[in-house]
Amino acid sequence: MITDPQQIDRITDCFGFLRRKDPTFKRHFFQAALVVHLDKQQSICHEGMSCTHLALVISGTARIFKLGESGREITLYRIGRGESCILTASCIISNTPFPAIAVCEEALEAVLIPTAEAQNWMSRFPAWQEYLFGLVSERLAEVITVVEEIAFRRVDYRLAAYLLKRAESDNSRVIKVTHQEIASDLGTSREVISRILKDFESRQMISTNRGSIDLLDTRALSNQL
Amino acid sequence: MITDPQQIDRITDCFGFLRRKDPTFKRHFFQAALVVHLDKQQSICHEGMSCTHLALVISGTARIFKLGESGREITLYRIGRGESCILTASCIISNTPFPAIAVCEEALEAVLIPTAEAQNWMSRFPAWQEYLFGLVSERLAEVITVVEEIAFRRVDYRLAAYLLKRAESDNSRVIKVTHQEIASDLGTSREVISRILKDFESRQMISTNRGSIDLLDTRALSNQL
DNA sequence: GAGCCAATGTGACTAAGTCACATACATTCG
DNA sequence: CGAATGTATGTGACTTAGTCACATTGGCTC
Repeated sequence: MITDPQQIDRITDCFGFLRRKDPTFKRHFFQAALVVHLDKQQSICHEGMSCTHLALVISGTARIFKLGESGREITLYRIGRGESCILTASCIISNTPFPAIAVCEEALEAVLIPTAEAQNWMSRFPAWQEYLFGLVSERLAEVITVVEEIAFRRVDYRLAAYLLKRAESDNSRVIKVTHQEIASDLGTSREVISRILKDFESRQMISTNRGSIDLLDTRALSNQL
Repeated sequence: MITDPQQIDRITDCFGFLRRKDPTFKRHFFQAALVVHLDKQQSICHEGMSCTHLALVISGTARIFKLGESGREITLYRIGRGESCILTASCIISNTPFPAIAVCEEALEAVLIPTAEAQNWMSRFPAWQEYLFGLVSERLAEVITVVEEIAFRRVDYRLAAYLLKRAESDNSRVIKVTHQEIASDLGTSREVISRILKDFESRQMISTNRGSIDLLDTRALSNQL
């Protein structure tokens, strides 16, 4: 239960579905809610877990990925402010085990809702139902995009796109990331990334340092696509 | 609008959400519904299409897949009796374009619901909302499985699994399928499938004929996994 | 500076995908 | 019947991707 008015305002800001006219839902929500903090690297859900709570992110980010038996990983999507670990929701509804791993990437602050409540509200509050449905739909589209990428695109293309996107979201020409992290996002192995980066470097498109990459020629990288 | 009582019974049999106590929904449903028939190979949705109707399958099957620019394909999932082209639903809700292609595989009979109604019912009829949510959730899980397979599993493993699964669902040791069809399902190219099948054949696990494969040694195929 | 650990580099090898064809089988049609 | 056509399959040569086993390097601690 959350009672602090300041806290309530902050959370309401985060989640549009709380800003509807219906005050009943808002009351129920804060009655059932609980705020938690998670540190970087902490596991949120592991493979095959049955979920007892639904987590709604207030701040920070989490990464949802698949882990192959060889130890390779591939990122399915990330969630941030205002979003939710919707796979949990999906598992709650369809009663299937959690098919991936969720780990905290940047320290998380989140609202926890017990699954029983989350389910119950689905049929009672349209705003809640729309929120969850929208999230699952978006994730489905994102994961389909991942399928498309790994099935049809070459790794060098995907890597160039990754670097550009990352530079844009960090709003910096220099990206702080290790080769292993990139490999885990793209679902390939570190060596492959290292080699392609080396090739990009030899073509003056980037320069690399331990743990960071400087995009020297974004134009050339774009042409790579 | 559907009025034929026999037709109504048949459709009700198909879709559990119509068998709830609430008669209001059932009335609305058959008022808005329309039955259509689609032949094999007919396109249902194409990439980027915005959907005007939601299709619920009474009989037959459809295949939802991604098409790469090289012409390669990969199957995301299939839908059959009682299911729905849920990507459509997903697009309706989140208002994004359809990110794949849906084609009729076995002659389809389906109920069409205009998107406006489908959306409207979401907040009014819990049974409908649960039905759609459940479908999207299942698809999300299926597509995540596809990601896992193409990212981490070797093609020969996936092919062996494919053959076994197919034999089981067809309930026959002999599978009627071309190498190209398999390649399109698994998201690889025909040559790769041909070569692996040839290898399986040389190891006495299968025997092949134009357009069909006989699983001689399912035990050995399973061990392949 | 020694020791340690994470990050990166590299060669050799296997698996997968591409391209350009060659065959083979089935059906239709003259 | 045999030729023509179209689909299905086979194959070699080549490129790209992934694996494995290490070597090297940079930064940190003690």
